[in-house]
Amino acid sequence: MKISELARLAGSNAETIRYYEREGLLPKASRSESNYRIYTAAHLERLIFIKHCRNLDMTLGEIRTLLRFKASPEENCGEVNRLLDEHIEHVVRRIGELQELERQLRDLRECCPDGRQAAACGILEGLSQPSLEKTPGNHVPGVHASFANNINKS
Amino acid sequence: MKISELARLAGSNAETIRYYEREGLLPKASRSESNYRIYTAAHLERLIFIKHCRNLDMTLGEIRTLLRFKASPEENCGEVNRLLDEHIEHVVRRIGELQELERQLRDLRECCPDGRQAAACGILEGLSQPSLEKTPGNHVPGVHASFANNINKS
DNA sequence: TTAAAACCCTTGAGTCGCTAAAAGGTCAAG
DNA sequence: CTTGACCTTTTAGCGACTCAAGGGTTTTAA
Repeated sequence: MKISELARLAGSNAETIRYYEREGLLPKASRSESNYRIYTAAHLERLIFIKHCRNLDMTLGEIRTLLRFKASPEENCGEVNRLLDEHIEHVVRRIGELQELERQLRDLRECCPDGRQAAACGILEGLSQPSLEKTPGNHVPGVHASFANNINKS
Repeated sequence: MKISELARLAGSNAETIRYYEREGLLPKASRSESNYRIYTAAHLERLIFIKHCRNLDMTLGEIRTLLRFKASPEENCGEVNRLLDEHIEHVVRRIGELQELERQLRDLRECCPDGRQAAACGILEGLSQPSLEKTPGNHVPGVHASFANNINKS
């Protein structure tokens, strides 16, 4: 099959597939006489695997690791477990951060009943105040640009 | 004051400050004879405002909007409220998504007791399965690359 | 048969919010 | 007078795509 059919079957998109090939996540496809990429069921299977991992918000690096373990079945899967445990930990930490963030945003929103002028806006005032302390933590990202977006668009 | 003092006072960093100037979030600083940027208390205040907003994970675009409203106090702050409401909604949606994600990851982790070979790894098997449905939603991002990082490093 | 539409290719640039490196100029202390 | 800390600009890198330009090919329909 050609690239757009593969994309359709995997619920993905052609540019992303070419990108994965460049990144070494998908093996290079064979080519037709006219230099079109030709894919097999094995490619589809692998692409779906990658998609599942992305739906679980894994990085391409993590997915590469998983693919290596899939390719060498003699190895112990403790590494796979470890990777997943770490990933779960990131997600849990991020949830905590976002809950704290939500609390702060709602506090801020309370400051300003509707219909005031910006000069008297409690929100702008609140954001100028030297409070709003930092929270600790590392690795696990933002609120915009989304996992949800990825899922919808693919 | 010079750029590194401003950075120190705001708990920010010099490169970020230059970046904000390029992006039009901070007004251009005046220059010394030797072409060094010279800042005033007003710059510091504005930078702190921006930092608070970033701590709340707002995009630079959203912050630009808030700064516009700060600059024109005659306008009604309904827009500010709306922006914040939307932002809260993003955060709430993202929390829900991550909770669902955590559930899926834990399910997956259950599949594979430690010490198996990759050939029999329930996780790799699980990721190959055609289940793992999409969830709806848009705008609000990933698990890696983090808000927490931003906060710590700045 | 032919012309338009739909597909394919590569390369390069853009997204976001920084961060860092390279290569140089300025300034204060020892 | 040299060392080192600071400042400047320009440029490229991160992750995971996404899109546009500028071409070639294949399919469809008039």
